[in-house]
Amino acid sequence: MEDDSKQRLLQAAIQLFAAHGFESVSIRQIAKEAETNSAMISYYFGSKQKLYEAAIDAQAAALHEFLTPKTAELTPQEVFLRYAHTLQKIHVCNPTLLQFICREFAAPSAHFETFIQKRLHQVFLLLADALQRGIDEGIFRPDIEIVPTLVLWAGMVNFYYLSRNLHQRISPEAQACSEAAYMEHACKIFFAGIERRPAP
Amino acid sequence: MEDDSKQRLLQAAIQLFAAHGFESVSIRQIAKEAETNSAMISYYFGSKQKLYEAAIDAQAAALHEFLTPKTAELTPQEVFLRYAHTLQKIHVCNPTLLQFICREFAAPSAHFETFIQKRLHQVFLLLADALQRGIDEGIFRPDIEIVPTLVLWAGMVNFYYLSRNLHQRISPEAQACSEAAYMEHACKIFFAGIERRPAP
DNA sequence: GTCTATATTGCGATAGAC
DNA sequence: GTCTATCGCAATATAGAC
Repeated sequence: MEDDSKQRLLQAAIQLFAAHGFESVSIRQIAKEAETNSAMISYYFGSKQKLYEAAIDAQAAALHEFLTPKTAELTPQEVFLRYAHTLQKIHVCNPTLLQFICREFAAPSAHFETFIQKRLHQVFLLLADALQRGIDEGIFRPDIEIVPTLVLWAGMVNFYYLSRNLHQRISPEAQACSEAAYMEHACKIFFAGIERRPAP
Repeated sequence: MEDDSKQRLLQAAIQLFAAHGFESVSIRQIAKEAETNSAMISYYFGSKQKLYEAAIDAQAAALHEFLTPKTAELTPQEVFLRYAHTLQKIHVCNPTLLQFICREFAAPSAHFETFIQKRLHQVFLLLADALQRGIDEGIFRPDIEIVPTLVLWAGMVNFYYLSRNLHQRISPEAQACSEAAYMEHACKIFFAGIERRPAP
């Protein structure tokens, strides 16, 4: 066994905290799920709170590999497409991440602040640069503003995942819309919305 | 005083549940905030759980007046503009609503299911109809699909509010983007993205 | 490293005085 | 209607045996 009890505890914690939130999950539940006992949480992590922070860190670490792309040689459109594609990969590899993010939207914790934030700022700069380049190069409309357009883009691609669980219940008669199909459709509309038009 | 203790308890509950979530808030905290005592929660609502449900109902009721628009005589674009404008009003009047919704996205409760869902379904039908009309009338592109386009639209307008708290922290150097300015910009891009183009 | 047993705290709910 | 006091329970954290 050794200290892979520690790993099992961390995995159980990620699972349970994501599903039910910090306060709704007891250390006994986590220990049971990890097939050990609650004393091991203090032993390995110090406290329930520290275990939660370790779970957040683990989720954030899983993001890291995705958030260091080289975009200098990409066209502006390719930067946005890359972002959409990366997001797909993140959510496939990391299905619990979204639940953490939802809770952090409701009440951001100190850990979210310091850890995720810097990375999101990097993404912001990257996309802002691509958008500006597109405008300068005459690919995108000159009358679009950077910040609102990026918020719009972030909303388009992220909201799909946020609302995914609810689609079936909000519109039972509509057949499900697959991830890839949605992203393709969204990109089509987004690019059509911001592209520069030839004067008629 | 009379039973406006009941009202004070409900208001305190909405405030605290929104800010910290159901499990993180104790009935003693709520009672203190409402300047009464925890026994009154049982007296008026039966239990903490029932008080939470009353808080959800109160939020949902605040939505109701907004969700019964007459849209038959509006153009397709006007239906979408009306939706965006309604959302603005909802969030101005109801600043805690979003936190409830975030938590429900993470882990939907039984109440959310039965209460909010029907209303969202109505909104879905309303917007789907407007979109189809726009396509049939040749205003919108014939190659857009209903469901992905509505998810995109919902993402565009709702994500602004979801992410609002984070804008400052993700991009401190960018000046804030006002609600009205964002909505106008988003609608501009959305309509440009789905409008039917004359062949060149 | 692992586990049981336990100390301590705080919870939700309620009985009963006023 | 309102409040205090308290019951019973479950929580986290930890001491100490192995």
